[in-house]
Amino acid sequence: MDVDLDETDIEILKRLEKSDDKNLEELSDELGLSKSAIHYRVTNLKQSDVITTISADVDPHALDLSMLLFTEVTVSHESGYAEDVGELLTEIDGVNHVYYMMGDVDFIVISRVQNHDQMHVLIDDIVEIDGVNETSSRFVIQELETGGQLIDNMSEEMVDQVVE
Amino acid sequence: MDVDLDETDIEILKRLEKSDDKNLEELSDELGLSKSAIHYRVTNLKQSDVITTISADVDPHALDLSMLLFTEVTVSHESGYAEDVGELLTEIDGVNHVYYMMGDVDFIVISRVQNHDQMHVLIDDIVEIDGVNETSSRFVIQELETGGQLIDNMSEEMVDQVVE
DNA sequence: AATGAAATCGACCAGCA
DNA sequence: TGCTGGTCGATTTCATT
Repeated sequence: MDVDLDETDIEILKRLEKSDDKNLEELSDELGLSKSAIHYRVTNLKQSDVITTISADVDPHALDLSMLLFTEVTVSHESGYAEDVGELLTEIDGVNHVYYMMGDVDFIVISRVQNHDQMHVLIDDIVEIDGVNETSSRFVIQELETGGQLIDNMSEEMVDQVVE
Repeated sequence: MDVDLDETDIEILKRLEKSDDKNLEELSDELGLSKSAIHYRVTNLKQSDVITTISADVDPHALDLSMLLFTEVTVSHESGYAEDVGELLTEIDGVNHVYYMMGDVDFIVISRVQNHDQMHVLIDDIVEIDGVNETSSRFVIQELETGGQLIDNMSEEMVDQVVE
């Protein structure tokens, strides 16, 4: 299951995380391998689920999704209900991410809506879930860019631990 | 600047958000358009920045990034320092997302690290930033899947508002 | 694991509604 | 402007090392 990656794989992944639009030729030039070799490695990375998907990133603003919302959710009886509540949270319109947390707050929900009304509906939908005890929402004023994705934000040491 | 999308664009985006691996042929079959027409629309969506990038999604676990961390950051003098602090937060190793928030907490930082030691380094890096007053970190036990991306999590009404 | 040649698919062009 | 069909170039695949 666990695949071992070498430096070349990391370099490929770093570039594909940024953009898949760039052709194989750029990669083969930059990494000094044939186009087929790059393709061979990319195929392996996909089949071993290191690369889960190649997908389009859509600008939320193009869909009028201008409000980004963090909501903390606490359930009343943490024992049995938590899993069900989590599942129901993922199904609410506008909800993009649900995280089950350690500590006092049980879930953090990240969602995008287009206006105030939709925000109210969203919060109502959360509160109406059986077992939800308390919610607390906060707005994002601005999303800051970190440059790349996973690998671009890793230190040398972190990368070394994977390659080893 | 603002592009108006029709139902066909939405259907294309919904599919490309899921996976770009699927052929043009699949899309043209499913939507009843020629391959060229699909290509024409996808090109437009890219050029108008509705599709920002086509990129690979990498499994964090393949990179040993098993710890996912939410950190709330409060700055001491919110007036002038906030922008600089935000910028510096994005540059810290392991940090993937930085959000500037409304309310009492100034920033929410989402990061991934491989182990306890890296977590300590990360939090130290945050605290050492000039102007940072207080931090509070929480761990994610589990990330729940919401199915798709943006469009898949939108209601009919939300989509209608975009298509208009 | 990597290569080069052969089959397949996507990008682009001119024209058309 | 949005679409079609066809051509060319790029990518994927496969046999071979």
